[in-house]
Amino acid sequence: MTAPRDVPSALIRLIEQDGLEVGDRLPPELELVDRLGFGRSTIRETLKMWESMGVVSRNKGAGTRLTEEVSAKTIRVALIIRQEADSLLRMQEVRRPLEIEAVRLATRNATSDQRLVMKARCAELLAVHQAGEDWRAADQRFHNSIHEASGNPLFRQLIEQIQAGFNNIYEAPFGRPHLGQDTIPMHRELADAICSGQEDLAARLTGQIIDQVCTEAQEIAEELNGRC
Amino acid sequence: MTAPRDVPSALIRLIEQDGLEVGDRLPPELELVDRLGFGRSTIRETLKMWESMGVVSRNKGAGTRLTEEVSAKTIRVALIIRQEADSLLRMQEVRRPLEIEAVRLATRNATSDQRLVMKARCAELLAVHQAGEDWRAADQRFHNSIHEASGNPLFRQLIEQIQAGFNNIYEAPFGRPHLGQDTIPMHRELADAICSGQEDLAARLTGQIIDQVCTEAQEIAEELNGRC
DNA sequence: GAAACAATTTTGTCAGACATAGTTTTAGGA
DNA sequence: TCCTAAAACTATGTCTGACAAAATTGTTTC
Repeated sequence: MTAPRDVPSALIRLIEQDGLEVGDRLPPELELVDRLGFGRSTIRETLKMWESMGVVSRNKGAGTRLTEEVSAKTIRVALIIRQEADSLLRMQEVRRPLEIEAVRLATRNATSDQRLVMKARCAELLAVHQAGEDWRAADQRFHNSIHEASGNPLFRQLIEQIQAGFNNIYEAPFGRPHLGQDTIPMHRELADAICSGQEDLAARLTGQIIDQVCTEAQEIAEELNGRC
Repeated sequence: MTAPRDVPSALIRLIEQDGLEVGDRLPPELELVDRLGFGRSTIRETLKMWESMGVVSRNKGAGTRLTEEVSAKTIRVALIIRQEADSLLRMQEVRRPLEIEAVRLATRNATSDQRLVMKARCAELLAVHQAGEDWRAADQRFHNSIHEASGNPLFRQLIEQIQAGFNNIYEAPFGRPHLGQDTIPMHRELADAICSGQEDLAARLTGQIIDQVCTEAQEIAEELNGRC
């Protein structure tokens, strides 16, 4: 079995070989040319691709740094999303089944440690919300703990990265970042349901939470359509 | 307001200006160099990036074709997914809720035209399978028609690209590419259920199909674990 | 009309050069 | 000694030119 001769594979081998970790600097392009045996522009095409995927960050004069773990067992998936008034809604449509499935798996598979973490995160979220502060980070941490407990890292990665992509874009356009304001109190019930093993109830609550977000997203979409 | 001077924006403007649609060929790289005023390697970096995102497909000698609609309002997001030991199974875990939700939406929202397309694709799939030929492409076309009918392009994009990522890795290692051999006959029932509006039945059938794939994936995972 | 061959087109890759933005080193002065 | 400013260096960004290789297109021949 011979190693495939293409730039991404060669780069990954070099990274593993040199033991490069997230935050480390990659060798400069000219050194990569020497060590990998490819032309500079060919190597650059891969590096640029990785940059667009958030695997590395590049700065003129400064160099290229690893920002995500890569290995031979890393899959890089790219998708394009049309930015329309209703794309926020569409994204929730996709998020709903993923979140529900993650909650079901978490209810079924969570260890007792993970149940404690979820309860703690939920308590933090409620406290922050009660205090009237920005609860988005706490909300994300709570949901992360659920995805973690599902036992399948793909859920967290998918949901997180889809959401991150949208946040980058919708930060400026809408002045309404706090989608799902009214759903916070429901999170207590959700946490209880998960921890007590009530799978169907937990799934139903998750659906309700996202329904509420959808309703708000729809209002925004209608506002935007009316404005055009 | 001046137009931003970067390759992606310029390319999108050119595509809109020329009225290029999905399936059309882009001008050759050297013509793009003339018309856009960038160097060839710079333009290639963007085209390569778009290729990795599934926006265009490129073939030596043949040219570059549009495979996804692009416009100034298109967002391109990249995901990274770490591949774990039993990732084939994990991937099915993620695919299941997405497929089921897409089927539900399709059952609810499909136009009569889309129902006809789904029936036709299903018939093609059954015919190919009956003939004992490679049915994977036909299978994908059938599922694509379902995702299309869901009215939310994110489903198709997510499922398709996740699967593509896995195919790249699992092509060689296993000599067993035909996952879900026995599920093909069930597809006829699924198509009927969708077209006749039986949402719950369609969802149940989809779940069964993926369960079957999961079972086979688990067998493979155990084989692999046993071997190590 | 069909098959085989030749010419053209188009992407893939490499090499070299210069520009530009950070980073590091050095020199100078309080 | 310590801080600042300039110089030198490093690394990415971009452009040009050249050739290779694959696919398509056109031409010839039977």
